[in-house]
Amino acid sequence: MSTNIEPGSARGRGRPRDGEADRAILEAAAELLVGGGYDEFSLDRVATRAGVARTTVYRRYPTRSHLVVAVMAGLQREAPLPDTGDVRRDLLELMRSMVSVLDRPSMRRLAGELVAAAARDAGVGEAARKLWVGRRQAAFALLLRAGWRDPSVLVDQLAGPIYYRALITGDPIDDEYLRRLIAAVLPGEGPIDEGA
Amino acid sequence: MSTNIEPGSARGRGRPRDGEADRAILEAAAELLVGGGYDEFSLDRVATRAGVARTTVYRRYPTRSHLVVAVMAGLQREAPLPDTGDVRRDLLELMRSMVSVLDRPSMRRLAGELVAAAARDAGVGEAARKLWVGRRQAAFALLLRAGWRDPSVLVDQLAGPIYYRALITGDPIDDEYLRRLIAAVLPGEGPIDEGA
DNA sequence: CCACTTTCGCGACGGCCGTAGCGAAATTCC
DNA sequence: GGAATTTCGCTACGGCCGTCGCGAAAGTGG
Repeated sequence: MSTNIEPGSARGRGRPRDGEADRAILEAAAELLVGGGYDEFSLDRVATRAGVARTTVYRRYPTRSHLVVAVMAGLQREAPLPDTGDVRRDLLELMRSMVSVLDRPSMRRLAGELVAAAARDAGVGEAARKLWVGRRQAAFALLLRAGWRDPSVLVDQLAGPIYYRALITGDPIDDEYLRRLIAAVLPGEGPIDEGA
Repeated sequence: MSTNIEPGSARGRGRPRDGEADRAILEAAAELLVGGGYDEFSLDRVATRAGVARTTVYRRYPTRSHLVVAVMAGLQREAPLPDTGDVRRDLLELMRSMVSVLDRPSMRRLAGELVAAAARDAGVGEAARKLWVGRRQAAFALLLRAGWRDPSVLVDQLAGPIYYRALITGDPIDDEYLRRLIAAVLPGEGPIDEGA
């Protein structure tokens, strides 16, 4: 019993993990989390929907939170990165995609759940950071590579207010707000060029 | 049954609420939350420690989360506001006090719990915002009243990165970082005057 | 004094989480 | 082929949350 998340890793001696179960669990969890909302998501329901015993889920994810992290990572994997060469424009696009996720109440609830889980359990925090935050951070940093000093602080100044509004103050986040954030952080002049 | 939090409100016709119970519950909850950490905090323990039946707690706080909010609000109430007249210096002090709270793992866990609860239940979110975030927001805005344009965005740019680092990326927050945030947001020149 | 209303403590319930133990199945090593 | 190992499904457990119903206590209004 290793509670390993990687699907095809460590083919040991005993009976192999049912790969189909891996897939079915993640799919069922994603459906329940994204579609149904928070209260629909119980390990019992996930297991039933996946056609699997509850213990089979626990063998893969030691905690409900770990499963949530895995689902988020799966959803995240599908998002492409904007890269038109125009830093401001790409940043705006990246922030828009963040907001579009956090705008959905079900996803906002999910993110909140994840924050709590990360604060509660260091392992979950590590996993969440690597899978969920890491990509965004890297994306931001990549966009800012072109000579802006102190990219890490810049990233915080762009992403921080978004999470702050979405998860803490609850204030709405519109496009104008995003532009203002970018303008405040990148002291270039003129509006953002949206392309033709 | 009104599940009212205000202690002395609405003295109706029936048996009055036991004010001592109000106090004992909050005290027990605060002790368990701040001292013991997250796993020590169960309504059962709170009730037992307060010398009260569990239903008596539920009559005051419809949810565990509401109780957490009330405790946070109580802790918050004790923090004074810096006001030396020097905007940058006062802001730094205010942000320091935020960080000093979020630095304690038990409080960080508590804040995460609160974020999740707020995202889950609109009522909790409202209460948390009014009691926990509201004061900070007001404090920031007050400090920024002196002619800085768009205080609300400025507040987000100061508080957002702090919560972002503390609750999401987990990066450490030192004094240098806070100064950099302030410097980025308030484009004044020179270091912050700490006084003699 | 008596009805009425509200709180209190108590006990019980259903639902969920995470753990543990069991026999059976699947696969590898010898 | 046989032993060892691992997974699978199942059942059960303790702990917690939030709800409900009960009789008793403590007030208010007539």
